[in-house]
Amino acid sequence: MPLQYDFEESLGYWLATAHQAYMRTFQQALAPHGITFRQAQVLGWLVAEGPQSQRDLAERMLIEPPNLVGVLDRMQQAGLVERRVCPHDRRKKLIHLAPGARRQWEKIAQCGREVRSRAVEGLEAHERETLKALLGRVRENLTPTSTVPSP
Amino acid sequence: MPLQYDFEESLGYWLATAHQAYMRTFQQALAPHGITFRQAQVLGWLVAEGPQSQRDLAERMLIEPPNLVGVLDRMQQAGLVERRVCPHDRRKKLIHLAPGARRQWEKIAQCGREVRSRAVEGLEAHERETLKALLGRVRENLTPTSTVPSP
DNA sequence: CGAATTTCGTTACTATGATAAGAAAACCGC
DNA sequence: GCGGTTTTCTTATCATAGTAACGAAATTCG
Repeated sequence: MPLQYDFEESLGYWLATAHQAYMRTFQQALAPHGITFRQAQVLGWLVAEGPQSQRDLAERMLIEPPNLVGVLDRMQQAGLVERRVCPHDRRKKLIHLAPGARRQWEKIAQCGREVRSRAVEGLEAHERETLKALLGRVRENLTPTSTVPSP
Repeated sequence: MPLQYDFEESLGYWLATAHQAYMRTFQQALAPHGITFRQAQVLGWLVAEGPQSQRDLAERMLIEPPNLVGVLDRMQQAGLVERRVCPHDRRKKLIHLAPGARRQWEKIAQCGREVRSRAVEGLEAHERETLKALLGRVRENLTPTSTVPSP
């Protein structure tokens, strides 16, 4: 039977199940606060890096710009962010944190820390580092390293 | 600034980026064959485990049953699977591979093997095993281990 | 300077995702 | 056996995802 595919042997299987467990846990922790994962991620990047364009935000979130439009629409509606036209480049709209956002962010960050510490429970410090390093190498292997040949 | 959250330190960040890279690569490999990841996954489980109910299939795919309805609708339309009422339990509909599916599956499995081997390029065998083991432990930590107390 | 090109946000369309609710069939206890 | 409960698939609604295409603004370049 050459059609067989050994799921359990494939790295993809372990990556997918671990990631799925992590995301489900995080989203369920977020839900009581009436916020979704993507909304939390927007707030996180704005807190970390300050106001920025939708293009930059989408790039950091690893999604395509069109996906951000709806997320920001809902967040703006909820009073979490503001869209302000960039003074230097009127094509861009800089996303700013709205007054209500910082209070929400502290709760979100708390959820994130709880999920993370639960995820690495029982892992030695060196094991955590190994895991992150190996994941980094996998990502490197799969990331098209700017196939632009230097001229 | 107590609001900061160290993304790069969080396991979630590395898990998300590695998984995202893996999935994007796989989906782009699948795209030329006119098939999506979820469709490939359905075929894979049917090949591996034989005809089964939508509930079982959804559980294996780690999604909720309603999500499977649309996926199967499109696959049935494309002649990849069939829905047959279970003879023993008329609530269930067993999903079978349709004639055209096995030919498609070989191409999909080939894509899967290519992406996998590219993902683990440069990793020693023991590193691959370590990675899978650590991912397994993370998943275990986050999986609510059937909170049913044995009576 | 002015036309061609590029960039940015948005819209349109399709495919997943999650939860809630509904209809039909099977199960279960008394 | 019969009524309440559970299971299975489905529908409805909302929130992401991806690609393609479009208008407006900025940049490039002849």
